[in-house]
Amino acid sequence: MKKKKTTIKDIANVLHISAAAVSKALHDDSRISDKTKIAVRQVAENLQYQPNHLASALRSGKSHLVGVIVPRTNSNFFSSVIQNIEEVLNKKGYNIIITQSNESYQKECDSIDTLLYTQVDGIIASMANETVDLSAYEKIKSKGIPLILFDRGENDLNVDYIGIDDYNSSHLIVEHLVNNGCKRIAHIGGYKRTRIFNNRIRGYTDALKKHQLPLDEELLTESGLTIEDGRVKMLELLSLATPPDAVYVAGDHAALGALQVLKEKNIKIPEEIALVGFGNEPFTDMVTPRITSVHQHSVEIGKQAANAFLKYVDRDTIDQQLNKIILDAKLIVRDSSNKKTSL
Amino acid sequence: MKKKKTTIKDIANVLHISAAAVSKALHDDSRISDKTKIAVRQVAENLQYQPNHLASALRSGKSHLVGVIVPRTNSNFFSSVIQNIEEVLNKKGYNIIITQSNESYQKECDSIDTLLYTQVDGIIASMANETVDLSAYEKIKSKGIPLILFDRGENDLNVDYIGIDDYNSSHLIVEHLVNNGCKRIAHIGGYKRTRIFNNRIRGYTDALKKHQLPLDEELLTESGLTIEDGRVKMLELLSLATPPDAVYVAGDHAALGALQVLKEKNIKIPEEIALVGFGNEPFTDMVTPRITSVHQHSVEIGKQAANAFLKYVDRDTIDQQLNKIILDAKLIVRDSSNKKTSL
DNA sequence: TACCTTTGTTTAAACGTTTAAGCAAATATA
DNA sequence: TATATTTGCTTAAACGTTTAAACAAAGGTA
Repeated sequence: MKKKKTTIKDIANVLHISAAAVSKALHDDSRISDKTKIAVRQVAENLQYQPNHLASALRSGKSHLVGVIVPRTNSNFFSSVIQNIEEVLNKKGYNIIITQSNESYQKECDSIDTLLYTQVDGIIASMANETVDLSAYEKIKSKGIPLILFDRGENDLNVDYIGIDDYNSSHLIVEHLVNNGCKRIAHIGGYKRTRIFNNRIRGYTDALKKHQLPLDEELLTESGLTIEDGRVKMLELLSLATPPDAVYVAGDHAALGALQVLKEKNIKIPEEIALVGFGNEPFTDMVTPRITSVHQHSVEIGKQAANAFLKYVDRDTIDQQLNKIILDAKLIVRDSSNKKTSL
Repeated sequence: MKKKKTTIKDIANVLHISAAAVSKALHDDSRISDKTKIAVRQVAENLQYQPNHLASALRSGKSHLVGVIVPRTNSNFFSSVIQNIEEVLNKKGYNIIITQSNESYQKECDSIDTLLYTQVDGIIASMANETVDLSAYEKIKSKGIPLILFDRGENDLNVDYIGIDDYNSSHLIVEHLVNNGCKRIAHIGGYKRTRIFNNRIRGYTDALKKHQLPLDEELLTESGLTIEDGRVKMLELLSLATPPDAVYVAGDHAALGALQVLKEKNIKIPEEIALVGFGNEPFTDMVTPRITSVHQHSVEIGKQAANAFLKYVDRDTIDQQLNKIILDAKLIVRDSSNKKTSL
């Protein structure tokens, strides 16, 4: 019942030439006559020939497949990065395999195994939040497969990295809040063990010092930055003896949770408490009040990550010239923190 | 420089046995002694052996890869479907390759070619909005590769399909609006050529008849259902001689656009105009007022789609017993349409 | 004429597996 | 004891390509 697929040999038989000639004709080899090439292409068309990737990849040692690992795809940031990686790589004849870790270390390891097993030519990844053991990533490196990290990276791995300047973003945010008259700025941060969140925390504390604001331990919290985390941490901040007059949340989802709590408590935003998120997810512009956030240049990150990979395949000599690209983030000021225009 | 990878032969050489024995040992073949199996596994571990998918897939004719085509991944619906497809298939030893069509027919065709080229064992797809030419999908069928459609399907293709009951969902919505006292219900619909949107439109008109409401042509519009489309269509409806007192939008993003316009015009929701969306995207629960919407059972759809595929691989005889699974959708009533509880 | 090049092709091996078939040794059966 | 069965392996072919090497024929050069 199952249709058997047309191979290069079937084409060869029709034309009474060798399979090798067909292969070369299809690859436009200069040593094949135009007559033969035209005939081959014609027959290939007629027989609905579909090249077998498995065979060619096995023989040539190049799969032309690139694995992409993201914590999840249902965020605008990751989905946009992926789209741009794909765009750049498709042009160069590469296809991508997307896998989601769902922020799980175990799933991430499985994904890596699958990708290695599938013989991808390279891996572009953003690490799960809970990932601390880097051995799975070391494995990629040890196999000599190009590895590029973006957003959630790790210095210790010593691989290419594309991301935004998290440290400086915190400075931008604090500065913006100070300019809006805030004096007691809290930070609902991510876990310090994740490099980007650590950088945001460092940026936050250093910026406070710079502006000679009190560095109050109870104003700095760590969490997984889910909506629920945002709610819980906001409630905690509100119950302090002296609550903050501004909250900088290291992720938009948690910022949304915080916003919900503030609205439920009828606290005026930004007058009583100003709010800033991170990531510029579309919903920050949809809710009331619209949330100030940081745009992470997903388009640029995607393109740069793809290009970083392409650099590896272009050169045969792997002279490990590391690329660390840090882009400047952009603060998108909206109602939730802008006291000046809301007057 | 490039590390060369360990193969089955390397393991064989170490143990002075044949490659075939190693292959069988790794597959736990009953004809291999436990002693050998243990030894093989040990050496495989030591040499960091990684099976080569290309070789085994080529030889066995089964890639254990399933292609998934979606219009986009940055919607909660598709991302959730994907996650559940993956979950079910992983358990059975399959991995998935995700591709996005970005609602483009051309990109969809490219994706299909890539997937066929990659020798996937099956394809699970949701069609792009603009797709009308089905030849690319016919190609999949003609190669004898299992094809399962979900959400955005096509009856003419005669393949398995999993989706919700769009026609009936419209009835639920209209009924709900009628119960809330609405008498002039508009529909901002998708393009009629897409089956699901056509069904929603049919459901809308039939439900109006059923409740003896006027079927006004100017209250029914078609569009691509982007946020901007929602804005434009809402503005049009407001400029009518007698504007509607309820608007049923066939997609949440367009519903959001409509909501923005209503808020800008200071129109009371739901008192003056009630609003209902479709898809139950997370943001419907985040905005003010929260938008009533239809939950599409993404979890169930993902699982069922994966199982539909698995049915094909389990049986060798392809006795084309078609699965058409239509799930009941669920109306999630929120502030934007609920006049009773908002009193 | 003899030799070199170019053109267009074929041959054969290789990529890393799987698997049908074969076979020797050990064990069971009669 | 002779024969059958089971156990545990080996051999070799195959999957569909690519590619290095070989080579015949045609054309060019000295």
